[in-house]
Amino acid sequence: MDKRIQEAVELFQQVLIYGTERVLRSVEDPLWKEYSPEQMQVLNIIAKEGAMTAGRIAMLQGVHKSAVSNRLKKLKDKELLHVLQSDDKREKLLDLTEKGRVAAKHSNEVLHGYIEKLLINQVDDQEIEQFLMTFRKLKEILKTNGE
Amino acid sequence: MDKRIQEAVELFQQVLIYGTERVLRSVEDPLWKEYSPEQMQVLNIIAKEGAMTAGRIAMLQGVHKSAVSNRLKKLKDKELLHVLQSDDKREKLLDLTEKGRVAAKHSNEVLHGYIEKLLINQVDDQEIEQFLMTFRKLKEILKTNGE
DNA sequence: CCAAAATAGTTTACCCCCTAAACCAATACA
DNA sequence: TGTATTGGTTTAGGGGGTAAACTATTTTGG
Repeated sequence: MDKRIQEAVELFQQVLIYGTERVLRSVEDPLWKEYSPEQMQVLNIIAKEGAMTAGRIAMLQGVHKSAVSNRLKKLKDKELLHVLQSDDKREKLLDLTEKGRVAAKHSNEVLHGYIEKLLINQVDDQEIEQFLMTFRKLKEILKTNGE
Repeated sequence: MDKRIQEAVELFQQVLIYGTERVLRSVEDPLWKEYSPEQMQVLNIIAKEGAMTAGRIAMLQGVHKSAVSNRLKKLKDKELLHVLQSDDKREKLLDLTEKGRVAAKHSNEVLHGYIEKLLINQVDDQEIEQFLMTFRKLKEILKTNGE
């Protein structure tokens, strides 16, 4: 038991903490070079949930509001987002432009394709089941922690 | 099958790409604040494999040599590393100072403890086995990819 | 044997990410 | 209505990264 926890901790560290970015950096696609992963995440979040405030985006991304403010400025400059005024004049609702919608869709396809290739070539039918269970669990753990 | 791959891809994306950094950012420890994860990784690598060149570190971290050069400068400033001359006078061997050795050990304990708590509280005995298998596999996938 | 090519590192310019703190504007509320 | 709170922006400062230019030192090959 102890030994397994030990191995789990090491794997967690190697794979999650240091392994992921490597992969991210090796995705090659013009769009993926042009917009950062965090920027794409904003587009994807809005694509799924619809227009929302900067504050909510910050909460969902788990970062300081100033980080998001900065990010949103870039996305607006790139014309991927536009602002809708809400009743409360302090807050601004961010929504995708058509260009933003297209970018989100495309980037998703690229990333999906990339990961899919990674998995499908090297993971057999049995393993995929384990993979799913582990990751569902992980998602929970990370979520309850992050909140 | 298709549907499972689909879910796997999505989980991979959410957990690996966006979930990890959140966790990293929520580790709280003076040392962990003082030195970045990448800096700690350098210390850990050298702690494990012994003195090595900047080029090899860059290779192991999977980044451009200029990124490493910069990082090493910071670590030398903080007196965690020192330089040994090698026969080939172009290259420099980086080795841990005593302070570096202590920092590596401590940071590892902190991170270990953190991850362990994360896992041990929420993962039962059965799940840990799946976790291990999945992660061993993932490590392979990421490695073959990154090389 | 020596000049040209390759290799190891550093620097510089430029980008993105993040936090904290100061600062506006608008809304809440006592 | 005057003060507190809330949503966002800005600024300062510190990480991360790449690419390209530049040194210094080895290798190579004619």
